[in-house]
Amino acid sequence: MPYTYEYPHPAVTTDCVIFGYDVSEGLSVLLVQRGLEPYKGRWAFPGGFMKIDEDADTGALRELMEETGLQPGTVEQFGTFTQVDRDPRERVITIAYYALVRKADVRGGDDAAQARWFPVTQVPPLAFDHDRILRVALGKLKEKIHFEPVGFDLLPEVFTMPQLQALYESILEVRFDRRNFAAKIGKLGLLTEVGERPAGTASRIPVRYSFNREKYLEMKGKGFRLEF
Amino acid sequence: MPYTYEYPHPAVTTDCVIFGYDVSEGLSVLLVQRGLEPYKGRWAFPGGFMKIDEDADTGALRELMEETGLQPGTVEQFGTFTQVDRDPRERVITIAYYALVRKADVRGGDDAAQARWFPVTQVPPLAFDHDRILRVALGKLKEKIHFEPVGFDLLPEVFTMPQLQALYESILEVRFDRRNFAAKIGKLGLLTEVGERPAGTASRIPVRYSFNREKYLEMKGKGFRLEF
DNA sequence: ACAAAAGTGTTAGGCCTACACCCATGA
DNA sequence: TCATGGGTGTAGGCCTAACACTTTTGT
Repeated sequence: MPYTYEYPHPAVTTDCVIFGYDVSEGLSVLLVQRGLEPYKGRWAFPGGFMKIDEDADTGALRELMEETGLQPGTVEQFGTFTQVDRDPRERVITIAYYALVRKADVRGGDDAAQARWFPVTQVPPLAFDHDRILRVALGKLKEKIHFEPVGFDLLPEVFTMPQLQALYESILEVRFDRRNFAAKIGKLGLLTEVGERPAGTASRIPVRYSFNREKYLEMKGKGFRLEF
Repeated sequence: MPYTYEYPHPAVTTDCVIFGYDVSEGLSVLLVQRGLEPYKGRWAFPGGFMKIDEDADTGALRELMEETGLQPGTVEQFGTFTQVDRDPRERVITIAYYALVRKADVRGGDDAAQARWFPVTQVPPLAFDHDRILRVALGKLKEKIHFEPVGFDLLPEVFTMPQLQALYESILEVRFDRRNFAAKIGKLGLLTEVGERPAGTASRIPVRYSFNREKYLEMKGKGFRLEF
């Protein structure tokens, strides 16, 4: 059943850049391999057409759920890409989202399409303008981490200081001094020690922390900036 | 001549939140009064339908040029609004931009529609979801001013320290100490003194500055953050 | 003459950075 | 036993924030 309009309308899709993290691979993105032309066989971000009776945010969340089986800690619209020739079939614009998920919690998608994690440093050439979208997403993530504790959405519930530091270093592409990093993070008061450490002397076993979300929301409510 | 598609497509518009500033009114936005239903008579942001053979950025720039007769210092896409019922006629999504212009340089638009500046504190109820769009735009501007010297796009070529301070206070809704503000800004090395001050002693006539764009680009290239 | 606006310098506290050693574990 | 990883404290410099008085101009 055809739909007709007085003026030409573009098609609208949503695409999700799903970030995950683990110690061995660093920051990674979840890609799916295209089964159809155009760009058949190439990797791309999961996404789909915006439904006419659903807003884009809802659509993106639905896609994420289908693809990962979980509700991500963070989903954010970060840009809309509208180059005229970005899709060879017809005029298609895409509203892009990025999401932060715990890689370990991700269940293979219900989707038939195969999905795989790629470290952001080893992403193959992508379909459409997705290379560009990825670059923008990485930039936004970098900006965001300066002000919001995004790391905690990527790490397991309980983590160690060195893990947290490695994550920050991986996203920001810098290196920190251990003591300074711990002091700076500690001063924020957003971490809770988990379990008791071996009582004795200094141990090689790292202290385990969890993120104190209530404290964070309370501080945020009072208007504070993380300033990392 | 009708256009037909196999699936329903939304209409896509671009809207521009045009910010200007002057000492008497503070931060202001340029609004146009709608001449047609829906929301006839209400004020709204200038905007229009995205052309099928033009990307949204180009379209937004064109609109800006038509409306203000000048190329703004800053134009940035800041969000896409997709609520299903935001336009009563049909499904319309809008890609929103904000622009920073020198209010004094703006020529009345070629457009028949009348346009007027409103201080952001005295904006009337707007058409569609434009109230919401304005709130988001103000938030983005506030974020941005922490890292980029947006003030210089809003002020005249030559300005005084108190003017610059008033602008920052107006956008951030805070107050600064004169001496600290001047010291902080001065230390960045982005300002050039213009003209000689009356040679004698301390004068009440403010020193005039201009923005050193080359210096800024050079520093930015070396990867630095403004951190205001 | 009075009020409003603008120029000017110093000090104390906090934050950031740089830096070295010891212990425990696993190879 | 050696290499690796992790824990711990301090000192110096820079930035920030707080603070008062004088001059000029306009009313």
